[in-house]
Amino acid sequence: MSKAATTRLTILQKAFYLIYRKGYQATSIDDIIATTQVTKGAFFYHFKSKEEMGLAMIHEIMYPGMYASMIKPLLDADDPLNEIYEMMKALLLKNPFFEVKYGCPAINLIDEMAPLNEAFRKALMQLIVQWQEAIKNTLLIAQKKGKINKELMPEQIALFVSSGYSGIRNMGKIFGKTCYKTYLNELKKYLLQQ
Amino acid sequence: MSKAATTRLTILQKAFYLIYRKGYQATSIDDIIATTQVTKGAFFYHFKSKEEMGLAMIHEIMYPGMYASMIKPLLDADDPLNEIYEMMKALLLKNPFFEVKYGCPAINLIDEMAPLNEAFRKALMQLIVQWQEAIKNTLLIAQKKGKINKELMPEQIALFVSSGYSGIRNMGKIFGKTCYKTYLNELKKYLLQQ
DNA sequence: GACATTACGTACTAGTTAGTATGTTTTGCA
DNA sequence: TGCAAAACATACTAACTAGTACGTAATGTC
Repeated sequence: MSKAATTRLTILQKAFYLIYRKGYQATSIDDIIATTQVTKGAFFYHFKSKEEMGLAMIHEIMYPGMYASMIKPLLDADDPLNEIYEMMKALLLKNPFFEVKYGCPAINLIDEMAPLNEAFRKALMQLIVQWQEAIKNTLLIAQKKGKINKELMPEQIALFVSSGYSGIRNMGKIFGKTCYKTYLNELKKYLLQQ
Repeated sequence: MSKAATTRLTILQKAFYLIYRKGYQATSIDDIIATTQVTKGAFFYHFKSKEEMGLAMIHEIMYPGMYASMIKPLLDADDPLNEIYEMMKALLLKNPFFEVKYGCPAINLIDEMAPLNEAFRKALMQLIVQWQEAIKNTLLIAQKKGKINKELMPEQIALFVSSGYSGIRNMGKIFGKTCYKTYLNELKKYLLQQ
């Protein structure tokens, strides 16, 4: 990777780290460059504005991260309903990047920026749509295998499951990790009822 | 109400209106006073800091609002499971204050401030705990009436339902009102399965 | 109706913000 | 090796931020 590409990536990774903890608006460009070797000149050479950097961060950092931890575990599922549960369990309890008190970077950014910035809203919507599609496809497989009733609506369940994830990330911020476990218990019950 | 008390309430109501739409940190004190007749001197006479005002807003504006729309509908429930569903439906589709793109004020504030400020976190936790207690009690009634299995765990279900609400408020910000209806369909299915 | 307390109003400050102007250095390539 | 373009570095600006200093007006009480 060229030196310039490294600089760009460093900015995006540091921005992601800080925005996850402090929020997008509360993270200043000075914050981002203060803890890296990058200067303001470099920042504005690579991104013409803070917004452009934010959108690049969604596409170049968050999309790949989401694919690895939220979609890949669902592909080629032997036991579809269980794969959904295990994906959620790994996401909530095993992922070393996430910290309970800071929630989920994608959910946080939706909450803060979707109402304020249409470009952010669209980029983040695509992120969630891809996840929901993956869950839906897994459920379609479950239907084919006869693991769930053919009359159930995979898309509706995918929304229920993904929004459930969003919600428990929010609850985790006030209650801590224990509520993750309670949630997972009820999620398992819900999934096995299908 | 005395003139001073009116001033104080005006500040809190305007702050609530703006913070709901822009977030707590992004709403400046200048924003709040610019659209009222209140001056900065009055603001800092009634509140010694922005934080103190924020906490007063939680207690004096958000608590009563939460009680009216999230707890009162659950009291004296004839048909407990249905009351929970109807409360959620009214909250999502009927409440004239809420705007889909801005989500729920309480959930927004948890998302933004719980990780950053312990006093906010505690105040908001109390808010949610009270709601969960109300849901739990309704479920206990449902158990007594034989409407749900006695082996089910009301507290666990209350967490699942309340975090589901939090999550769908987040999804509404990217998908709009249609996802509320899809969510409600699945919630009804979930509740009736109990 | 004097007078103390409450309730403001105005002007300021020190720090922070995104972004810019204007330079210098590094890099790829003929 | 020369040289243009890419990739930075530094110093600035105008607007905004929470909070303060210090003044004035309203209000209740005797």
